Amino acid sequence: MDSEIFQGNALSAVDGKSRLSIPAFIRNALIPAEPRHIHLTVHGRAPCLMVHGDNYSAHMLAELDKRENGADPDAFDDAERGLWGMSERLNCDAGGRIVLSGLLREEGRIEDMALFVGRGRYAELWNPKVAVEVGGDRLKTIASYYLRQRGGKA
Amino acid sequence: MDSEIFQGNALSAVDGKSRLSIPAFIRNALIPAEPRHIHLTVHGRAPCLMVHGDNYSAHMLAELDKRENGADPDAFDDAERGLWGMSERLNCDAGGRIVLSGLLREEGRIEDMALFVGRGRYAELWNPKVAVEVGGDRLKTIASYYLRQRGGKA
DNA sequence: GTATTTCCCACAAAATCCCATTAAATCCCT
DNA sequence: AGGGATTTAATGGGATTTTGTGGGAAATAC
Repeated sequence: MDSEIFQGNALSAVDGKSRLSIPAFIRNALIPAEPRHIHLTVHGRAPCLMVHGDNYSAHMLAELDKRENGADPDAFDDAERGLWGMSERLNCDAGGRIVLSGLLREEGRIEDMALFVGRGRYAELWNPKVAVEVGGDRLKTIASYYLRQRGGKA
Repeated sequence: MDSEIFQGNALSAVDGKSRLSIPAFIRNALIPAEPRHIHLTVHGRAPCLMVHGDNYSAHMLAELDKRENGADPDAFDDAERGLWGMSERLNCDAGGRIVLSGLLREEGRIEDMALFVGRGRYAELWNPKVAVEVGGDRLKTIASYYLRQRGGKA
């Protein structure tokens, strides 16, 4: 199955109600259902969020289950709390938007703009300012491009 | 069948009558019946309670039954007392609330706030202050977020 | 009769839905 | 291949509904 492959990039605004448009390259990659389901998860290594569909979500859970009776039960518990307790499954409204919760917004350091970056089976969601600070060459290139575009307009 | 999956988090107040609002992400996950039934159980490993529906309750009992003729009869007896004697099946009132018993409240170390953390087939109920003390990274992040929110307002 | 528990109603804040408007792609027809 | 027309996508704002929480009245226990 080839479903849910995320390739591309886009910048969306986060409005006063914490609403965020899901760009077309993400929405069209999701398995077609009404409404579409978007998963938001914390990205352990980098200061950004992960965005994906039901498909990759199932994959993450399967990976976690393999650790269930592992050496460190406390680490397993916390990982499970991250996956079930901190992540969200949201449905896009008619206009293709979701609302960010305060916790995830803080965790992903998202302010008034959000940058989507495809990573294949999932995508990343960055604050573009943070991305230029901590990112590598490629990420910096993407983020600074949008900051120039958008910064110039406003 | 994906019934009774708990994903998300929320903080509720415990009022002077020991009443506690069941957050929407829990209530909507329960099998639809009027009134809704909430199970509260002690969580062996961590200083918190377990929250779930009829579904997972049946699962726990089945797990216990497998141990019935095991190596340690005394341990089995006490586990069964925990499951049948210490846990409660409560119905939500019209406003979506339950009342906490004194025993479980003490056992879960719940004071005037209660933090719900999804764990898939069940959810955890923490005193947020205890959660920041003993929790891992993820749990600490969730609990401290709400303590900042609520602490700042009051 | 007093104290506790349960039920019911009410209010305020927050989340959700819906519609309108703008901007940007895409199509289509010479 | 150009240029207008049509569709899709992105975002803003208002109205409606849900949710969380407080308090009082009725019922139950002591």
